[in-house]
Amino acid sequence: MSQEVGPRVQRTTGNRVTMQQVAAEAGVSVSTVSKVINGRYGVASETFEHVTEVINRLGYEASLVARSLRNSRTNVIGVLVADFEPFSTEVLKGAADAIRGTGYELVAYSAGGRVDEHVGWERRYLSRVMGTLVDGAVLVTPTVTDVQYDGPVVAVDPHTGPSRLPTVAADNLQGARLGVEHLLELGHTRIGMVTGRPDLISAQLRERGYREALAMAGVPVDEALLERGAYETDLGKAAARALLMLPEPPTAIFAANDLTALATLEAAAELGLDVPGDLSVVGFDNIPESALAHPPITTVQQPIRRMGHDAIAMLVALIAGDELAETHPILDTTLVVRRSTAPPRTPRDTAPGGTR
Amino acid sequence: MSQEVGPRVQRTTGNRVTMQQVAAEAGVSVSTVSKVINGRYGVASETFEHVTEVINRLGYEASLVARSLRNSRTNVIGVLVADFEPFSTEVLKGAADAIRGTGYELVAYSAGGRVDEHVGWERRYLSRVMGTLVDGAVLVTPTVTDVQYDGPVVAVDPHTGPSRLPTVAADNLQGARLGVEHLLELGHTRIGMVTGRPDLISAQLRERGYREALAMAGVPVDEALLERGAYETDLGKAAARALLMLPEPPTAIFAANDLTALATLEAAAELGLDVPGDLSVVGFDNIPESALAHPPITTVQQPIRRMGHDAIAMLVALIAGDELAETHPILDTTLVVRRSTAPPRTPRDTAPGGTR
DNA sequence: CTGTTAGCGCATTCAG
DNA sequence: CTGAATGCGCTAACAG
Repeated sequence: MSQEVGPRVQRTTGNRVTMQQVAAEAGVSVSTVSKVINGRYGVASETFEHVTEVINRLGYEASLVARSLRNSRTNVIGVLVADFEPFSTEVLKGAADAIRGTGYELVAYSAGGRVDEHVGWERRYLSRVMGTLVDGAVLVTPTVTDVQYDGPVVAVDPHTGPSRLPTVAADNLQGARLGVEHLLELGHTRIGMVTGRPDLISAQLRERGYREALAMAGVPVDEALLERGAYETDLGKAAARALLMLPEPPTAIFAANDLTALATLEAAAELGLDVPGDLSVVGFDNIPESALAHPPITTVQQPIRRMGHDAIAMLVALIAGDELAETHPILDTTLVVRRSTAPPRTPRDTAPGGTR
Repeated sequence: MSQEVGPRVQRTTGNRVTMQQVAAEAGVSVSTVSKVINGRYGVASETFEHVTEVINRLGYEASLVARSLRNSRTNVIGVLVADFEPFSTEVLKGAADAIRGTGYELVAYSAGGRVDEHVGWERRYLSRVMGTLVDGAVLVTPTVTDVQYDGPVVAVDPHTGPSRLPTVAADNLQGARLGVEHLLELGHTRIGMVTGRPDLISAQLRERGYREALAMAGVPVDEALLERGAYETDLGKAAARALLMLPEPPTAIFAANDLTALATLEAAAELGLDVPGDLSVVGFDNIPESALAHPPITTVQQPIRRMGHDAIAMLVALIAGDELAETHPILDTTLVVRRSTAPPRTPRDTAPGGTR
């Protein structure tokens, strides 16, 4: 499996230079090397320099793992994600912004996308790294937050209701209202919704926002106009298709997230419908892909990077033992109007109820 | 710093459940628990079930760190990045796509943005994690690739020349040619360039592509039309400004990367120039931000996700001990035409050399 | 000032 | 079939 390359003198683990080797090379004990590395007092300046020279020459660097095992503090913060996709990587960017200058390093750990395999990925991953590899962790979009964990942990965009765990989330209710109100203002009254996963709080709130916006505008909710998209491309497309093939199809669709909004675009295209001419579409999230669609979609923006930023700030405070000013901040959402929305062909005040 | 919360019975490190505790609870030894965890033979089925029950009840999960220290194999692959920014996170997405089904997990480790602090971040981080935490690593945009490392390591978009290390890179030369040829085809002849960091191979290649494209079109290179932007916003803006204030300014600017193309847009706006009316701009990279600019910029796309994907594929092969078919693949770049480019106001065949 | 000792959590011999 | 002993690389007491 591995050919003999060069002398394998005093090599143990692959190619790694260990403290052992540095000590041997420098003619001192490992503890002395350790002291030099960590700048502890009690080392003759002459010895210090000699050991330092050897360290540099051998290119030694302490193993994060061994150090972690020994120390309780690691100065590393973990970001646990189910997968590296648009949302979580945006959170990561925000986390990186916040970590600067704190002295912490960032480790992002992913289940490799095999999420549905075990629902409890967050708990398992937490156990794997907390207390050893990292001093604290940010959980991105966990589906369960009842992790009974004493350690410093903050959840970002949790998919379940409030819990003991500090969380950072966007205002899903307000956001959904914004999106639907935009459609109402354009003159739409027959507005369909491709809903999210019913088990997730965020999806429930978005649906509630939809209902509330309609109610406030005095538009009755037609239950036939709600189809389940489950936050997911395939189901989203089927849902949009079902809505558009209704005898009296909606003139606008509010999708629970951008992924299903994109799917709605596809469904519309396949049915020969022009967006926004025949159909207006509003999404949710504002992932980068939403701006690149044809047409670019109007969507409700979550301040994703900010969420990552704030989560790290909270976590750092938690690790420092500070009390959190706010344990469940809700960040504002905003509407980003692009080109997937326009007034309906048949405004409500003209020929209501007419077929197309 | 930490108040007494609850009973600290048999607790050692914070809240972590250790194998020790599981063993005690189950009334067996740690080695038996270990055998159960790892499915080793030599455990009575009765004992097995009992221990399994205790493990589930306590929510025990083996510490990644302790396990890493003991085993040479960890089934974890590391992606080492200088910072979590648009480029590296795209690579991460590609890596995540490739990791699915391989059985590996992904850990992204960041220097926390404090890159310039030490140029050798790649070597230091490699030493920290290789051989202990991860089985192999992908280095994203390392500035030095002469890391004499025997372990499985692949570099993505290295900023220096070819090395012993396997690398994955985009075709910077071809890409630059594509960008400049697009401008030439539109009729531009006075084409400026905001160059990159002269110490980086990628920047050198992009400049060479610029020169070659001009040469092939029979357009002499005017050295006054090259200004150093160093891949960076501030310098890029200054460079663009300098070019645009020339007595005879260029009608088009090729920027060495999207960041400086964006800066060029800003500089043009401040000078009251219309893009693409008065000035055409072409960038390089196709980071998401380039599509969101006003106007969206025409740019040379690197297949960033694909680079991440291929790097992981190579790494997995390397870890498996396979021979690599290609150690330095160069991926094709493509031109993405958006709205920052248009024919010049004064085509070359009309009144050549005339002032504006 | 330096080296010896012990142990972090875990997996693997090797005895019993 | 089970448990005691050993060590991965490192740090922190403690002795010398």
